[in-house]
Amino acid sequence: MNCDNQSSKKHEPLNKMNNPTSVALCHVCGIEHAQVHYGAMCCVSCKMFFRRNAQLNLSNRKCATNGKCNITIKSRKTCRYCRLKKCFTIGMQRELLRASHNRQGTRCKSTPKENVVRSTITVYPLDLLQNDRSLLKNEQWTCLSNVIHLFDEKFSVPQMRDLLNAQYLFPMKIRMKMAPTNMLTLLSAMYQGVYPFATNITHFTTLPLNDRSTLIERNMRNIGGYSGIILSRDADVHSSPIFKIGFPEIYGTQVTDDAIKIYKNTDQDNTLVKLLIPALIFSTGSDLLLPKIESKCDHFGNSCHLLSNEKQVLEMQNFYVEILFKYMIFRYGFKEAVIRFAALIKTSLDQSMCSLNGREVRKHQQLMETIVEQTEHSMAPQNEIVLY
Amino acid sequence: MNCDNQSSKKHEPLNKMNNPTSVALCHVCGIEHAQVHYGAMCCVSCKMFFRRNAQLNLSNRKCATNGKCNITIKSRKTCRYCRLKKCFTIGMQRELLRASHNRQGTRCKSTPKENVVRSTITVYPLDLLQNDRSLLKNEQWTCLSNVIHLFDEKFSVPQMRDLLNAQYLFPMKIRMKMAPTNMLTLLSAMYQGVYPFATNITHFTTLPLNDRSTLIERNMRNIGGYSGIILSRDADVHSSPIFKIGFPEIYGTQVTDDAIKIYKNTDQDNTLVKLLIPALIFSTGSDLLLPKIESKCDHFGNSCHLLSNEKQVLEMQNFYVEILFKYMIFRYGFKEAVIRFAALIKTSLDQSMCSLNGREVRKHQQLMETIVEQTEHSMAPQNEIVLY
DNA sequence: AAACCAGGTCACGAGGTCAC
DNA sequence: GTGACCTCGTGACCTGGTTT
Ligand SMILES: [Zn+2]
Ligand SMILES: [Zn+2]
Ligand SMILES: [Zn+2]
Ligand SMILES: [Zn+2]
Repeated sequence: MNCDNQSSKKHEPLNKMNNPTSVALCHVCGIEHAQVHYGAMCCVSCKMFFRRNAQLNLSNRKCATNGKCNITIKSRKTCRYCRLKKCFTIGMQRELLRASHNRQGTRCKSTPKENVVRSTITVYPLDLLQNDRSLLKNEQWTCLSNVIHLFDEKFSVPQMRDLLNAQYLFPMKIRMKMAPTNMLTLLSAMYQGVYPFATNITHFTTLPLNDRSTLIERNMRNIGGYSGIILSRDADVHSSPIFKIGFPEIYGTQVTDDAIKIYKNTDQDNTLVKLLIPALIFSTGSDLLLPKIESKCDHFGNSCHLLSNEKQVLEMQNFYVEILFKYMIFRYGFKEAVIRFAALIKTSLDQSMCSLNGREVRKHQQLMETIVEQTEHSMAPQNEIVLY
Repeated sequence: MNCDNQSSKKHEPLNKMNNPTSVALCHVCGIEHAQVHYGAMCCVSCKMFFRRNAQLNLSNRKCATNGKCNITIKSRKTCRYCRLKKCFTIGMQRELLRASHNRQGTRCKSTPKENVVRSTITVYPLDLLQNDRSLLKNEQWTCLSNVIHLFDEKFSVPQMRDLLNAQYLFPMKIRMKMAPTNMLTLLSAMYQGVYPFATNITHFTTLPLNDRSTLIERNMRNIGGYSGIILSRDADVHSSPIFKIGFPEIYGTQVTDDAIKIYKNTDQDNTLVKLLIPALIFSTGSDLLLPKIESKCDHFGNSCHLLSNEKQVLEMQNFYVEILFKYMIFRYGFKEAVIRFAALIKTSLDQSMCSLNGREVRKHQQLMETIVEQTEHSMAPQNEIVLY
């Protein structure tokens, strides 16, 4: 089974990669030929960049966009601050530098985490844990890499920022009034990424149409909500009036408070959250690991779809959970990985509950109906490529 | 094989350059020691100039010659407007400025391009496509630089402007009558650049006399016509009465309409068009890439010349096409490069067809005969340097 | 032996400076 | 405002130690 997630154009065939390593993309800037450097997938230039700048104090330098630069091959030279920040975000670690003897004293706030990583490795004698190579096989690294990039592509932070900034074209009074509408637009944009994301997960495309349809229907709300957490973080949605005013107006204060709480409790390492999304897609509703979402049969008036081969779907889910967990061990050591993993699942359940509560809201229903209709439409074989 | 195209004086030997980098000329002002700055070949002073003025609004400033200043080392200080315009024309890019806060948000059209490039990379296995340095080797940059300058030297825009302006010495009525004659003079000037251009392409000079003769005969019309497109643009020939009146009178409305259409469809980046010219010189008429021009045997009454070593000529053509294409990737990214390249070849074919249609015109025949005779004469060994 | 991933190197091309 | 000359960040390519 192949694990590449092609970010290819719609008209291109889903070709299998011949050489897995050459496809892995840099998690910092997005170019090809990424390898593991300093603990994360990146290209040689980002590796060199990190080596040279890891000791830089991030709080010193300011950036023109206030830390919101989008890092691409073209823009990576313009803002060292944001590039370095992204290096750390994707999991690159100062501690893996050897030569330029990173002064142990300078590490102020990152110290506890690092100690945990190292100390836990020796405590738990799982045979490979003390290895500083990861448990992830090469194909798994590639797959991980592809998932991260697929997420970044289909749930676009720049797009989200544009939507947020659009409000400032209007005077204050109008902005207040527009907030709920704008919030719905934001949500719509988030949910609309779900299907394109899923269709680029190779495993997903191998499922029969009915199963794909069932999974999307069942998990759309949960995936959309969960990926919304990451988008909200990266685009700083929560500090915008659109969210502050719009969200409570749509969903009420209870759901809003819950959502904010979940948002804060969700693991701060976005990579983990992104890696959980594919697993959420293959959530069958009957497994224990991931939350069962009540089926939408009531919503659509037709009977529940049943998966043609539930075991197969569960295997796919396991495939992605394994990658996530191995990565977490690699990144945080066994003990912390277990704790974080449990917390991640907990917040995923909370998120599921919360979106269940929010589901009663009429406007939310309309939104979901529209999205699901669009998706259903595009999932029909002849229209499969319309929603790109 | 050496790739330098000497723009040396006729009496100088065709010496191989010992230091390739020192020969590259600034595409803006023409002085030596050019390097790549902001995406194009230029000297340090033009680099500084661009850095300081790139954010200038071109539409604000007017220039004395209405935007037609010729930029040389002497004149470059006199008109900032035209110098900056030329900077952009030769391919210098604002986006490559770092400090002077080119807003990331303002890049409206370049952002999707990047995305496109990334998504297509998996399909096209050229591994260096997303390299932010160009694929061009140093000698290739030098060669590119030399071709550009050779073109500017042998197909002189100032000369063209002088010819255009000469008409205004006469009263209106006479101008009308003179238009066809003047048009032929213009065309003659364009075609007369072909041979001097070709003889300064080093590869061309290494061919045996017979082959050179065959290639010039065969491709003269196409090269002349194609280079005429650039000259017409830079000297704004099409807005002159000489063209408006003279051209249709010589060639008829059909050919004129076609010519104007081709003129408009040809890639707006003159650099690309200039780089295509050497490839047109080595058009053997049997290759698929570039258009087959019907041999001129009917025209001259003698049998077709055959090339002594067609493979060699094709290799030379490949040499220049490679430079062109690598430059296009460097400049526009892979996907847009492919599209533009296809369009370029298309217009080249159109141009070939159009000049084939124009060939029946008697006056054109006379013109071509004169040019070819002159060229033939100057190609004879003892006269090789007469037509400079 | 091959792979992976540390560090090292140096040409390239950004920005900055200052006499003019 | 111009441009010769400077500093320095960048990244392709290399070396070398370690694991498989
Ligand atoms: Zn990178
Ligand atoms: Zn920044
Ligand atoms: Zn110059
Ligand atoms: Zn001017």
